[in-house]
Amino acid sequence: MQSVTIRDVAARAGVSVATASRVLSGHPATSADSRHRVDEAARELGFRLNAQARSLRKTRTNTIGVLVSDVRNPFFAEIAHTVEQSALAASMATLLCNANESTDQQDLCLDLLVSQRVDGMIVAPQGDGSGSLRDVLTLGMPVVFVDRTIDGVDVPSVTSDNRAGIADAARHLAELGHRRIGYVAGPQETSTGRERLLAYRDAVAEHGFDTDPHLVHQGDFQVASGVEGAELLLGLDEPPTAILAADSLMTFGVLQVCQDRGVRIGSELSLVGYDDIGTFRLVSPALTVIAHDPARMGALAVEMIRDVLAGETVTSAVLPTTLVVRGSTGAPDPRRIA
Amino acid sequence: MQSVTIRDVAARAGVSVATASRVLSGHPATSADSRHRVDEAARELGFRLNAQARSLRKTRTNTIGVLVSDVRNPFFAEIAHTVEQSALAASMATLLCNANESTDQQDLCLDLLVSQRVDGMIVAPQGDGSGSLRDVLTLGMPVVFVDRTIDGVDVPSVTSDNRAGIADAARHLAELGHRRIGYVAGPQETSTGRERLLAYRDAVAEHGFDTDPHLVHQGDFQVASGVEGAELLLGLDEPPTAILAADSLMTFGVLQVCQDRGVRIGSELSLVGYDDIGTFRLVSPALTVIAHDPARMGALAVEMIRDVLAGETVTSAVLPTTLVVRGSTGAPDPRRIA
DNA sequence: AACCTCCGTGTAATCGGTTCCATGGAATCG
DNA sequence: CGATTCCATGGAACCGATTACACGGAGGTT
Repeated sequence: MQSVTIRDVAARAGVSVATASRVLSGHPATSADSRHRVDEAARELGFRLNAQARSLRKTRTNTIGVLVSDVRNPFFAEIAHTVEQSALAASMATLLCNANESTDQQDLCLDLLVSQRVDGMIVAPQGDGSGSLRDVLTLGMPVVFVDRTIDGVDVPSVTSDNRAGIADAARHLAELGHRRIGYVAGPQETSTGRERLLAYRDAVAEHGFDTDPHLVHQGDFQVASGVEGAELLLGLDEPPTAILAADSLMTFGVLQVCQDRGVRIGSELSLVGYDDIGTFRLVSPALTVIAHDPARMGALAVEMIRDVLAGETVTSAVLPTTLVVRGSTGAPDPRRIA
Repeated sequence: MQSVTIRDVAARAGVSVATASRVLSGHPATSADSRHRVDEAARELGFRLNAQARSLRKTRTNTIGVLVSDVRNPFFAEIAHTVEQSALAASMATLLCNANESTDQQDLCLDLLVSQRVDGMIVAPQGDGSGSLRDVLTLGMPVVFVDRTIDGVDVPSVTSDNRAGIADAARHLAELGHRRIGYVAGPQETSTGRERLLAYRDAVAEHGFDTDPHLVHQGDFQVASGVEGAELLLGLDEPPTAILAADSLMTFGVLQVCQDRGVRIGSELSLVGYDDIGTFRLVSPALTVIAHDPARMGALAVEMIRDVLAGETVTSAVLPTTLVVRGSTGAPDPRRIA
């Protein structure tokens, strides 16, 4: 890993380092002659610009940090992918971190990103605005929230319309005749978890659904809590006729339990999932889901962070959700309606 | 983004920058007194070490590059996740890149990673060893291959036993009585694509399966090519009684087509997928798959790259695959056996 | 011919850390 | 008690780029 520096290039080209630097970074004030000679020399020596040195001098690293909770979640994988691609198109690198739904690890990651002096961050945040997140913001670090926000923290964000999503799903279930609807909630440390739960509660009130507190299971956006929730809900003396799960991983968990117990989805039990993961089309019956658009979210987030970096003011965006009705929802099981 | 530098800290603590640096980077030759004062000053000023500056001086960036083909592929998402977590545990950052199964983009990413002076790279490579990959290696950059390798390129790798995986699956199908087996192959630009196809051919010879060349569809590890392959295979005058797909995304494609056409998997058609994605358990019937262990792969890759960086010699690892038999494979449809 | 622009170029300072080397005081030893 | 060792410390060079500033030559104007 010996390094060819710009000095070597300059020497070989017979020019000063200043000229070499100007040529290599596309500065206009260079003659055709030196441009040619420097390019040639750089090629011959296999010169690779040292981004560390450049970053130190300029105060831009051309790198953005991406903090999501877990790339193994297809929703965040999609976001991470589009963010990386959009950034690459602007020849920026992306530093990826997973917080694993843990505030401690989120802090760890944020500290890492600050120390790496990323130009900006795209964050799916968690917790209240305390800890490293507060530090990051008071530092003046450009941040854009994606998918989630934090109450009282004024940061541009691109989210989706969680309340509308749940409301649509609830209306759909109401129209089918359901009155007793189980809900596997997301962690209340996240804005999405909170908003969706609130929307569920509103729907319960609006449609006059059963208000039995046992119908809500507090999960954590992980598969295991979906399993747990499903077992509890299905184990109730009077089980729900439909279940709504607040994210894709918990939906998987619910599906798994239904599979294992031989619960026939669509007839015995209606199920609505959150996030339109490709595989939700493939299970049978295909899943009715509240879909949103992580790719668009990611792309928009990059656009926003670039705008912030360019000094422009940006406004938050709330993307619509769509209810995709498939076979997993149907009229409630007549035996259960009583 | 004004910056508190180590000079500010030193001034406030009433020591020299040398001492401040020693304290902040844990150098032993420091007195308890200055340790206390420097730590205090750093805390009060909110000092954040500038990793760029440090990297410039040391010749380590404490960053590793991760180049996979697509994080939206659950297999690579798992690898990316474990790599990131293992790296974080060693307080290293990870620069993530997606090559999208394109050699051009792979080159772009490699150039980016070199310019960022990552300490080492974990790469799921593609193509022959030409282009930027050759440059990277001649540069002396520590590289570990993961999942895939490149013929004639001597780089430590952690892969899985592709041939055994396919062989097991083929034997399983043979035992069930299948003789005509469709194969949706991976891109021949990847070692996994090649090895698995070779193993399929070997199995055809060994078990005396039909050798009709139409039974092999050349795919590219993407969902769309699985769809294409399934349509072609199922559209044959004499369709196969079983299909083997060389990765999870193509398996999704095949599943999708079967779903759409109402093909009953497990009876009308047996299906074996590659990679044990969580959702393959959930489709019904659950999918028989060739499973391997991306988490272990990722963790091992990090271990290996750290060993390489520590100057130790490392040896490549080949992890075993397991055939997980579920409901998607059964005896061939009697009507088709003729 | 004298003057002014304009433009390409080189010198050197700079970014924010790390580390070699010299120094001086305290502790240890003969 | 003088010599030696040890150790914390500070000064300054250094990593590899960028860029402010000064300079000199070519070309244009009056």
